[in-house]
Amino acid sequence: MSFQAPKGTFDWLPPRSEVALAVREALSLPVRQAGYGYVETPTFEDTDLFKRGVGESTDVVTKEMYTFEDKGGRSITLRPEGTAGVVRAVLQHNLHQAGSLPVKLWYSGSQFRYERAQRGRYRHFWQVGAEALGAEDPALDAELIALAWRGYRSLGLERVEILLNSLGDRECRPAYRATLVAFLEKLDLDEATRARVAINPLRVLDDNRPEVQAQLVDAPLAVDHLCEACKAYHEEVRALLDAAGVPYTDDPKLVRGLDYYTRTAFEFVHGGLGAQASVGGGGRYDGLSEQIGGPPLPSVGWALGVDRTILAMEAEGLLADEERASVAVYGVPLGDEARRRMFLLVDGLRQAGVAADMAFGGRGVKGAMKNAGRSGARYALILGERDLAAGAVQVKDLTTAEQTEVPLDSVIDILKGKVQ
RNA sequence: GUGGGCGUAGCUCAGUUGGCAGAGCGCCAGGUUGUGGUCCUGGAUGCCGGGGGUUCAAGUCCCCUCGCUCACCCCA
Repeated sequence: MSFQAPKGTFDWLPPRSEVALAVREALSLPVRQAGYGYVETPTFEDTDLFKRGVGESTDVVTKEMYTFEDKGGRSITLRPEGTAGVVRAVLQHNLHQAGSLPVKLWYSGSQFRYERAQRGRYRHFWQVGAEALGAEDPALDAELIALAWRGYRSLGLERVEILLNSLGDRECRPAYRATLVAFLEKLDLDEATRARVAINPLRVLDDNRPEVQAQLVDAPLAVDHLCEACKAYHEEVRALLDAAGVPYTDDPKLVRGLDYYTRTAFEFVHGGLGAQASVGGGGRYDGLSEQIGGPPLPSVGWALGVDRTILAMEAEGLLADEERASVAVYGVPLGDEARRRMFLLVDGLRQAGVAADMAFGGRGVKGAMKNAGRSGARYALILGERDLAAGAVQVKDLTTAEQTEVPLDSVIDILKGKVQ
């Protein structure tokens, strides 16, 4: 094998690739039904957009971006996440001024992070995301959490858990942050973690290492240091989720990895995935627009991992009966003249709305029939010299092995009736 | 970026103290002049991830390298 997919990447192949399509469809259906419009932005953006938007204190920006200079000397970065590009597009095209707020958008696409690959973590991965920009309303936060939840449920997932927290805003976070830093500075931490205390102390709460967690038992928590406005907002989000019957768990140590999050933060986790337990996550990012040069635009959004969601489905045994894309009718031509006629027949069937395929490559009847069986088709059409001479074609029901002769000029209509 | 495990046929894997590269499934052909799925018979699987070393001899031992994988870290 001379080439293989780049390190940390993989290919979606049939039949699993059909699942990927179905998952994108299922995760996006709820938001499409909720008035979110589809947005498609470039796979790469100016590097500075991510530096200023995602934040220079994050590992994503400092260690994991695919950044390069293009032939015009511009610094370009393959997007490591979707939100910054969507906000940029909204600002660039003044969508926030063109109509009623919030601007509701959803997207689906590739994301890139230079990471050491492991189960559920790849250098190229896929997310479905949704963003609601320009409105500060706890119902919007609750709506998005509920929509993601409905999406997961529609796929049959039963073990997705919602973790919920509030990180405070520009009023209360600075004081909380100072309190937290004072606490963390007294702990026994390694050098990298001490550096994190200085630039992004909230992230330290999210550290999974037991020796770190053991020291964090008495750490000051954001939820205990919220200002009145943040507290009321958070309680309203919780009340709305309760009312909607969307179950969640309060997780006071949940912190998002990207700098732009404020107030509501949430994560969708699944126990069957190993270390990369998060299948989706998001939160409110009221300051992001201003960070990238726009007006105040309080917003909330999430991103759901397509490949991780599929791993979660696998863990719940939901992928047992993967089926390949199949057709209803399969043509078995015998000889060149029959092949030409079959080509037209199959084309006609497709135009009539009947999924059809045929044997290619001049295989014998036996091999072609084998292909017909493998295709999953209900009917095989056998066409040879004898049939052509009679102006007929053999229609074989592959489930019963019953075979009937049908006039060539009416076979499309007959099959159309049978498969519908 | 750090640490562990693993790379043998299309797939899942076996391969003993170093001694002729194997099994199951799948694939192909025939049994059946123009009929799949079951059955019977036969056949082909291969740079044993790559490179170097030790040895009369390496899939097996040693070194390097690439890839996969699990965990840390990070995050969807």
